[in-house]
Amino acid sequence: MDYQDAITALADPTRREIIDRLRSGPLPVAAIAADMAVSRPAVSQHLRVLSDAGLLTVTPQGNRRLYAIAPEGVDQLRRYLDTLWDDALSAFERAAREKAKGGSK
Amino acid sequence: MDYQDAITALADPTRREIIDRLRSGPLPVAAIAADMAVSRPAVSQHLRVLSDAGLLTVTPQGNRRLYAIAPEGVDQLRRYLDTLWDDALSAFERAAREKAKGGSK
DNA sequence: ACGAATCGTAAGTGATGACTTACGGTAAGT
DNA sequence: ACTTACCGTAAGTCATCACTTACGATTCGT
Repeated sequence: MDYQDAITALADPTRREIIDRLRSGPLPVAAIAADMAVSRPAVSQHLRVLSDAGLLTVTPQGNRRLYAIAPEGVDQLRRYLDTLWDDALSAFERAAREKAKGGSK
Repeated sequence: MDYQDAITALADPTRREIIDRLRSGPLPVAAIAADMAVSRPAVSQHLRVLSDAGLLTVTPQGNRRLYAIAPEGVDQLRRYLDTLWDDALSAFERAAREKAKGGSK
């Protein structure tokens, strides 16, 4: 549910491919698994992981189940990287300033 | 070097802890490994992975090697998530509009 | 020049996880 | 009611990876 699960989920190439296929809109499992290198059950397992990580939403629709990207989940990851980015920039500037000023030793 | 390596690198909890310890500024290996659950060689291996992913810069300084977060590497990941965020939002709004309008069936 | 410190690498082990096939369960079509 | 389609889950296999100890290389201090 937190950003750690999201980053772990996105670490797998197959799961990233699934996410990519959902960029244009929601899809049922069969449509996602079509023309993919792995079997449909494998896709199902990946969808489970992505859902648990908060990156996907599931909408049962009669026979099928529609999977869609959950903007909130992506945003969690975005916020984590934003703070990391801020800290990295601050540390970078500070290191550059100290190097230019005191020149160490 | 691309965002995929970066996301794979950040998937490991130990590597995220390393990154966290570098948020305030560059550190040598021993300082990073101090008070960590794993051994120093393990930290070295993780630093290698993070460096290869473009998330860290290495600056040999006499006896030691200073590791620092590379803002560019973080930014790559940020851009990937930004496009994903945009697509997710677009798809979400479009799905909501179609649902409100046609009401399917 | 010698000893200590800092660090990377090699080799080996154990655990996690990604994949397959097989099966069960629910909804739609006839 | 029966068949077909769609999907999740269980069980088992195989590869990847994170970790440890042991070792070698380079640099600082005396």
